[in-house]
Amino acid sequence: MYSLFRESIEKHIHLTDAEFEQFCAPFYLQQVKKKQMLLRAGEVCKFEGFVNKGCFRIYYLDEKGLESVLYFAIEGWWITDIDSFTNQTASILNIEALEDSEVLLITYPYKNALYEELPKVEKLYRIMTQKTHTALQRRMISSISKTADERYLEFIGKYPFMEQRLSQQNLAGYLGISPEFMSKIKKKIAKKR
Amino acid sequence: MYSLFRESIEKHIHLTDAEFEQFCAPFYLQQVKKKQMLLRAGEVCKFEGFVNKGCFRIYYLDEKGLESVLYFAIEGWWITDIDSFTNQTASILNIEALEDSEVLLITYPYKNALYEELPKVEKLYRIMTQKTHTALQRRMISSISKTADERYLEFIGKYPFMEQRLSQQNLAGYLGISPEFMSKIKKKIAKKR
DNA sequence: TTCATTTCTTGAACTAGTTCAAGTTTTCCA
DNA sequence: TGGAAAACTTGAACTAGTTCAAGAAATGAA
Repeated sequence: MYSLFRESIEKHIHLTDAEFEQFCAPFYLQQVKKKQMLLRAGEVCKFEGFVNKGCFRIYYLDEKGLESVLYFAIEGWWITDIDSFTNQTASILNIEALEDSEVLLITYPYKNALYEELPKVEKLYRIMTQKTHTALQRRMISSISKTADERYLEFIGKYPFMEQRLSQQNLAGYLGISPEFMSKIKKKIAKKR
Repeated sequence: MYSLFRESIEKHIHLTDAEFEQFCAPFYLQQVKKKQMLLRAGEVCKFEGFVNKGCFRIYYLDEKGLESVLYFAIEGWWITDIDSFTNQTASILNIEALEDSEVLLITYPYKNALYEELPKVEKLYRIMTQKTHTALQRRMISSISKTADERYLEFIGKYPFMEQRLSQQNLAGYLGISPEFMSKIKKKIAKKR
């Protein structure tokens, strides 16, 4: 059950069996049904979670009802509102399961205890945050410099198995375009082949 | 000379005088003339730098010659291409001084040595990266959900003293719009007051 | 299996933002 | 301090993307 979890952590730092066990101890498993919300804007984000199975969307809901997707998280990804979790302040994001899912969760006090007990964890999160930051930097550049068509092709090129797991509206919310235009882009691109 | 530097670090972690001295030791001061490039795409980013004086732009240059600004860095900000620096791989970003500036630089081997010598530094960078990541997440959401007018107002609201230090083209490059449209937005907004 | 609900598609009219070109203003530096 | 270069402005014609509305297809719960 912890195999994906361990594998995923070993990509960044090495832990002995004993250390891994110590690392795992404060995490608890939670089953989440499709459409269930793990976090709603306004709440304090009480957890940081590792997706062991399933798929989530982390999104922002504005005054006009528009849902902008910050990212999708499938197996091997982490879900949280970093800002809300690390500062224990009200979240501006929503987290929803898009499939029946399974997550390993840790709460704020336990996470802090982990930093103390196992200093390597500090390094682990430093590296993981740097990586996600780099990826977001690239997406930011695409967002301000590319057309919707280009961003769509970039997305399916980078995450080839994601599209079939997502509704078109969700993908539109990620690319920052209307669902109707998403539909037109797909048609146009399919025609070119 | 190190007062802004120290102040800026103390916001995240506390260091004794001896620790701060140890932290500073591997940094060296460099004067940079306006328009000088500190990093060009294709090079490996050899430094991580703290801006002590002046202003920089970190930008991406695409095939069509379009310059998209990832961020501006004034006094108190850090400049580097995280991806290129941490993995010592070719950079895709450019860093240019927009004013005569002064930076404190550290090289890759010295930075790694610092992580070893002074474990608190791991925490410092973990926190700093989390903060910049949170800020970038918000900008990403604005980028995909707001109009150019709204993003412009958001920028001047958040960084009220920046606009006067930047050319309109640079700001357009940050907002992801053409310089001509930037000009039209400013005119429209000025009229409303 | 059904029918209600949601998701996707399509077209027409619209708005936000781009491109080009020409003129004006500002900056820089010899 | 004058003149070249760069930055900014403006308008006109264009393109990318939105909105609305209506119909078609897919999905889901009883």
